[in-house]
Amino acid sequence: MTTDTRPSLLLVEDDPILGPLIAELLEGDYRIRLVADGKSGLTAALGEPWDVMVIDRGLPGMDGIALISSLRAKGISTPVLILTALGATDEKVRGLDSGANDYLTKPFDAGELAARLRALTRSYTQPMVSIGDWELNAVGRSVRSVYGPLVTLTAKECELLAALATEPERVFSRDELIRSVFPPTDQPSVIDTYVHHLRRKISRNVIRTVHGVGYQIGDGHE
Amino acid sequence: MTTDTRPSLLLVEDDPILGPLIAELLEGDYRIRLVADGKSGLTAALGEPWDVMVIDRGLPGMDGIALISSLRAKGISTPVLILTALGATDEKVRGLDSGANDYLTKPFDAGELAARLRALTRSYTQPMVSIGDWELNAVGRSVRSVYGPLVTLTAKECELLAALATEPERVFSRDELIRSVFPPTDQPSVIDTYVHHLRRKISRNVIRTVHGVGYQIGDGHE
DNA sequence: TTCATTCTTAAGGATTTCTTAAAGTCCCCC
DNA sequence: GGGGGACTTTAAGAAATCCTTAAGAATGAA
Repeated sequence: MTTDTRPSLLLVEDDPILGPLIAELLEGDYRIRLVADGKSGLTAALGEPWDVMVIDRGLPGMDGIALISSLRAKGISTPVLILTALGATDEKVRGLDSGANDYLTKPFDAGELAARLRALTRSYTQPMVSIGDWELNAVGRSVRSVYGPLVTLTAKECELLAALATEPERVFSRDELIRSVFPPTDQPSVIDTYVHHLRRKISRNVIRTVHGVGYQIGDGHE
Repeated sequence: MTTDTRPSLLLVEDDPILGPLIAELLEGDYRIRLVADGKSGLTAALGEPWDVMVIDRGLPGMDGIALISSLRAKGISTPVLILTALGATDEKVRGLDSGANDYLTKPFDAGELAARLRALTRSYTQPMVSIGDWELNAVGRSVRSVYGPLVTLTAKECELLAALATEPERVFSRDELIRSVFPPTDQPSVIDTYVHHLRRKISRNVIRTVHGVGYQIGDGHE
């Protein structure tokens, strides 16, 4: 069994021609889900974690900008590219200020869309990530506290810790973590086990439990 | 004494007219350092941390793209916007794939540049609700006072506090609070218990009792 | 292949949180 | 100042969630 490592992309586009066309263009590089109206977009965006979203500006049911604002208000920070026919500057400003990360006007070039999406999904996995008093070496799969001994991690332990460390303070649900670390078949409780493993190897206070929600990497002020 | 909280911006632009012009445009929102060639840009970029960089494509000494590639190779993940006269698609693709996060072609609109920079520097920390000297993280279920330690809340405590914080100063009746926080079966007196829990965890003055009416979040002048 | 490590699953025990209740304290009005 | 209602505090059982352990399966190395 080979896991599909393509990033997931949520495409919200109501144009019955353009939607499938974009989906086809990007199919090789992304796992795409196409929905055609704002409400479905919101449901899909909230329902599962996505690596990136492409959202049309003018949508039936719920405007693209309202959709993005709504997502951001809920703390969803997935990169979003707005696609639109409106090229006026103040439209762009409004789109970007609603929480979008990039803004592309139709007609657009397929190559540029692809490149902008790559820029949005690119992850700068740094060799060293600092987590409070700890330093994670993602390549060497090891952590060490300041002046402490080197602690080696297994692949999953390391991925889980790295995932949490990408956004300190942010609370990740088990489902989110599963999605980025484990195959989708697994049950959310795997996360608990690995959190336990990490806490046993590292200090107990690095990973904080948010009861009923998930886990987060604290800021050490506890 | 007020600390300068503006983000820092490194501007690498060799045009003697455009460089200072952009610097002036953005001066209100960023602490700007302007350098005029690629080598100086690299030195400045490596020398200290920046919140965002604006880099001209065609630079004397070292090409803008080479500069970005070099930064990325060194693990520097600062958001970068490329500014250039080259608008061809494959130029954009090359620019973005070199590690830039956004690409803007000259002539550009000042408003759009500003909006794109806001999009790059925006931080997606989970939404915080400020309550006098306190900050509530509704997702993480935690509050902290300025410079104080993190205080963790339970789900109900957090919901109750968040409900009160939606409209500071306004006095909420117990029935109102029950309706928005607890199942309708509960008795109004649950609120009292949770107010007590909150007051024990947080400062005693945050939630004010209005005798015979309900509770409100005070204005901190007590 | 064989062994050691890692991954995955499952389940009981431990902990946290919720809810209710009742006694104690305070405040307002008479 | 006293009476009565409103608020505060404490406590404890019930429910939900999480932690820990362990053992079998899968994986990778020798």
